[in-house]
Amino acid sequence: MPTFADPAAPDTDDAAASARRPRARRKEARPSELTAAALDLFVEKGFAATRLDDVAARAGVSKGTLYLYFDSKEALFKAVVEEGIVPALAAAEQRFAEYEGSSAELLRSLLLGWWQQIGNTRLGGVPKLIISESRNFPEIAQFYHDRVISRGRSLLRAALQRGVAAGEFRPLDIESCIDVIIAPLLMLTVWRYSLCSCGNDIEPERFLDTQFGILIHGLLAAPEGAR
Amino acid sequence: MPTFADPAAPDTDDAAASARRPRARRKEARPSELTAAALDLFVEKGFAATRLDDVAARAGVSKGTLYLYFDSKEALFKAVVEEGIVPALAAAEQRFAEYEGSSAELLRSLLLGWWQQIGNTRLGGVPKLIISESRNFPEIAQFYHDRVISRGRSLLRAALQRGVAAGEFRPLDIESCIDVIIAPLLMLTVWRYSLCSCGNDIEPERFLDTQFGILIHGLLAAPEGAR
DNA sequence: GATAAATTACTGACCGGTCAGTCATTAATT
DNA sequence: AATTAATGACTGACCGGTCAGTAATTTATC
Repeated sequence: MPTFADPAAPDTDDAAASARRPRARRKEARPSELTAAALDLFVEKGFAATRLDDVAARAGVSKGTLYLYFDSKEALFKAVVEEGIVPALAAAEQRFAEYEGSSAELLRSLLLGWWQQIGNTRLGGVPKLIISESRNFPEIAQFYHDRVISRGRSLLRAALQRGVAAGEFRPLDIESCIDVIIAPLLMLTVWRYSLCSCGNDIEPERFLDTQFGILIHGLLAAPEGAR
Repeated sequence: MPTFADPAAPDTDDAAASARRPRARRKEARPSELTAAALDLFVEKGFAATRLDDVAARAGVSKGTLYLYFDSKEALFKAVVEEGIVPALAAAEQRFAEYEGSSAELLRSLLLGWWQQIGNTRLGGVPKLIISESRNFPEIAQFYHDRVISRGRSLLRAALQRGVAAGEFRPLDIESCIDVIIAPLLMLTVWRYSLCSCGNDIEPERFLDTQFGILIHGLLAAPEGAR
């Protein structure tokens, strides 16, 4: 069962197989093959500039077939998000609910999890995509806001409140704190999927290190010497 | 030559004037009217999604006229940047060359100047536009990189080096420091021109305050006691 | 100062190419 | 044979760019 979070499972058996057996009928596998292909192209070209002919071709299928499984281009995109990002978010909520360590560790775990399951995978291009196209496709923006952004912010909010309640973090303006936390992460993916490819390179690990350092240093309640 | 008999002269609204006098000939004024209209639409819709018919209409002119003054859509965009952003950059370079105060003040002045002349004007949408479309229009990305980004980074680099050389700032990894400085500014404009319009509001002043605070606190050499 | 001729800013219909979405046909499976 | 997954030619809307034509303005002539 191929998922696009796993780069080790290339399309050797789906698209290529279809190339060998032109009209093979594989009802079960098609949707995920199509969303995987769509993710690649959406991230590379953006939503508007991605042609459904190309998505279908990459999935080893014709455009008509694509329309058997998805009602429209927008529906296809929604499926990509639903399949790729929402599960990661659900997993993070699960981790949060069961967590028992310090809030700083929890926060670190959440952000690191985001980096490993979204930021540093093919899904990392999605935030930039949303930012780029939200004006022209308000319905998509709304969908993403409801399904991802608001849930993600709630998670961060809960983590921060947990830390403040325990006296571990100093009293914070939670909302603007959320912004400050996610801004550099977003920026990183935005950078990666835009100017990076034309001379303005950036080193993710170092950038994140710097930002993490500033963040933790700025949040903690008691500035102890051990830092 | 415009005379006092010209009824369009006292009118501030170019497009409206043209609407009253359909085919009036105003060779001098057209280019700037067109770039102004183009900036509005490019920022609102993006480069690809902006129709030249609309740009022309907003400037009170037909599409054919647009092509009398600009060779292509790309040329129009380049003119927008050349006319709107490059002069502000040149002014900043000028201010830098003549500056004599502290480097912290200089830095503050540069960033504030950016906010007032670019970030907080209609031009503020341009960075997001570039980020959004650089992949699909590499020539535009290259142009913007050469004309704006590299010059802007050079300016920041010089300001930081000035501070380090004077012992005012601690020794810094200049390049990554540049990234850390501009990331939140970029993020602010990106935010403003994308998700903001759909429920995720942000307060620029407060956001910038927070970031400025963190930044200055992190740069200074050793204001008091140990570190 | 009036009129005609020349110039050129401006127009908008048109062209070629693109692409989301449709549907009659074809072929794999049961 | 019946069912249905898959196809790809087709449609209609859209848009960057073109160009033959139109009209505002200037220059030449009387």
